[in-house]
Amino acid sequence: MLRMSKLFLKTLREAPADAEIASHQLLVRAGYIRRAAPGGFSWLPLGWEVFRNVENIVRDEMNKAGTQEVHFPALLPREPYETTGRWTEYGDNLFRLVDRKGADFLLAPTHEEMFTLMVKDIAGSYKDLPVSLYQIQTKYRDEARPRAGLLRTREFVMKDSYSFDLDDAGLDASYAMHRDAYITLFERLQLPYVIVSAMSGAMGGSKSEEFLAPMEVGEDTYIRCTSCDFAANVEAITTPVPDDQPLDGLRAAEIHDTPGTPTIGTLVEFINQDESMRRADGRDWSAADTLKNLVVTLKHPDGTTEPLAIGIPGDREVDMKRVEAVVAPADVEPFGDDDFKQYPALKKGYIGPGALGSSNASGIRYLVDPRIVTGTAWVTGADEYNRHVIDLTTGRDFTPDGVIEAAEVRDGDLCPACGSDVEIARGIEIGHIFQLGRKYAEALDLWVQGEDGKPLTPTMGSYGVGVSRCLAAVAEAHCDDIGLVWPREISPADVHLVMAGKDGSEQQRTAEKLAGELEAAGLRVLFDDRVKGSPGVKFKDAELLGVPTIAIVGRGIDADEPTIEVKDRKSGDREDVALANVVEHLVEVCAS
RNA sequence: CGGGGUGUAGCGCAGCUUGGUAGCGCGCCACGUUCGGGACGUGGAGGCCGGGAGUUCAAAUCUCCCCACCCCGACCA
Repeated sequence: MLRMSKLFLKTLREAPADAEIASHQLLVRAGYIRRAAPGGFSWLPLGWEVFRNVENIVRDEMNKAGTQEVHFPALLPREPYETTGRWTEYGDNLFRLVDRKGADFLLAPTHEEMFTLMVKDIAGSYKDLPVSLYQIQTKYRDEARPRAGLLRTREFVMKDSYSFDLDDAGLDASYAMHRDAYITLFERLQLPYVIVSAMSGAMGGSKSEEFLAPMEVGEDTYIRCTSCDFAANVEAITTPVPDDQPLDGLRAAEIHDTPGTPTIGTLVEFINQDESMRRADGRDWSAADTLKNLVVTLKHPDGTTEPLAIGIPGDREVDMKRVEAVVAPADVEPFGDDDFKQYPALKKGYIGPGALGSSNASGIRYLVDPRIVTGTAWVTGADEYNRHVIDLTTGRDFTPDGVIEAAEVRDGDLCPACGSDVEIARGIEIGHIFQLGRKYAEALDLWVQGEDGKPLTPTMGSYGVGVSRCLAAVAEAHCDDIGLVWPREISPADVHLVMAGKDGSEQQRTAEKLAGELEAAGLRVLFDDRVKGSPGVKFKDAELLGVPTIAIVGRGIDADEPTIEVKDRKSGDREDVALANVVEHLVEVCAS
């Protein structure tokens, strides 16, 4: 039993000024957490209780799924991460430190290497696989910008698991097992979620999905369909391809002088003012009729670079995230002035398909948006300064080298699954499942002996759930203007029992007795036994703390047939229950 | 890392323009009165005014530098 008179707790009437989002404000106001460091929080008794409840649900579901719990140090030597290249790859996000002998260490951001090495150490035969292992552990990432309370911190608790299988079918099964476990887990945490595809096809066969809790305060944007249940990351969504248009009867392309039109906006305005440049159908030109061409430099992991030209409708921006997802593992860098000097065919600001493509002047690979299909006519750069070409038609006047998903996705774009409108939404990433393949096993030389005596390299999956982040997401999803509203299984108690009476009163005697009876009946009781302070203070605190059921021992006690007020925190519904029945009643309420 | 904002008591804030002994509300301590929706009275405790340098007889206030935090963006297996 937690007694408020002794509990190490102070609630705040006002939220700290640096807390912006509801979960952060309420968790601090209710005395669950305190900020202790940039991107780091301390847990107070009630907060730690809630944390452990979340952790235990995660643990329970992982155990049920058949994965086994292990535990690693967070403080690790450089070597394994050097072997896989992540000591450098992780960049500034890795916390690095040096021991007294000058050896490099890191605070682990994730543990693929260590799990791989553990399996390498223990498993020698194909008979030892498949196996899935997990840990619940503090992770460290030197985030550029911690924010939003517990949602993005530099030290956080993550459940990370890893599967080791002999073949792709086994990996698929392990992946599906984790996916199912996560679905059960998030339902049990009462966290709303959507599952979004997280990768485009460029990474080969590897598959990855994110579990997002759809909330405005989330920092991941994703695309969801307004009519079917399609959801995907912006990187993973594909643009429905329109049908090719017939080329017969289309006007010939024509080059025009277009002085003073450095932007799409000024260009459209200019050509609409000149009758000789009318569209074939008589309508005004719009930005969507223009073809904007952009050149970037791809930097491959082996250090080589390569230019890439991207053509998209002029009413859209290029989304660098999408480009990077497509060209990964290459990095994308802007095309600089020096680069332009190397390609005199490119006239900055007036680049058109005429200069692009492997068969044209520059020889630069030219990929276009999927909407740019055969038979579509465009206004685009004429590859001469201050000139544009009108009615340049795809498949007749130019042929791109291929398509690329590079254009920004917008509200109202078409759903690849059903063709309805999609919308952009935000969510909190609460889980991520990932088919890694053999990258780590190969890098760290993990193999087991097969049935035929030959070595087999296991294929891996990695699966993460942000435990502390989930807690914040639950708080965010389950609160109102006056406080938190915990799902029962996460709540620090089943019943918040309020003694609304003076020291030495009948209320006090009854509440003391009732608290003991409730606990004996198996309920977790948070007992506000404070003798000072008005009832109003206790009611406000009970609402702020968010225990799902509040029972008040107050003036109902003075009646001939004494009653206890039982209140549902979420709905606000209250009822008077006869004292004689209240234990039974509360047991029932808490079981439902 | 770029843009914007804020640093004054545990929390929320005023004071800064125009330099002159640091204030308010909540919370905290003591006593008394209250006791079903954040009670009231009286008396208290608590601050290197983010840090450093400068200007000045005098700096929370003016100047410069630094730091921290928050928001937007970039970044985020």
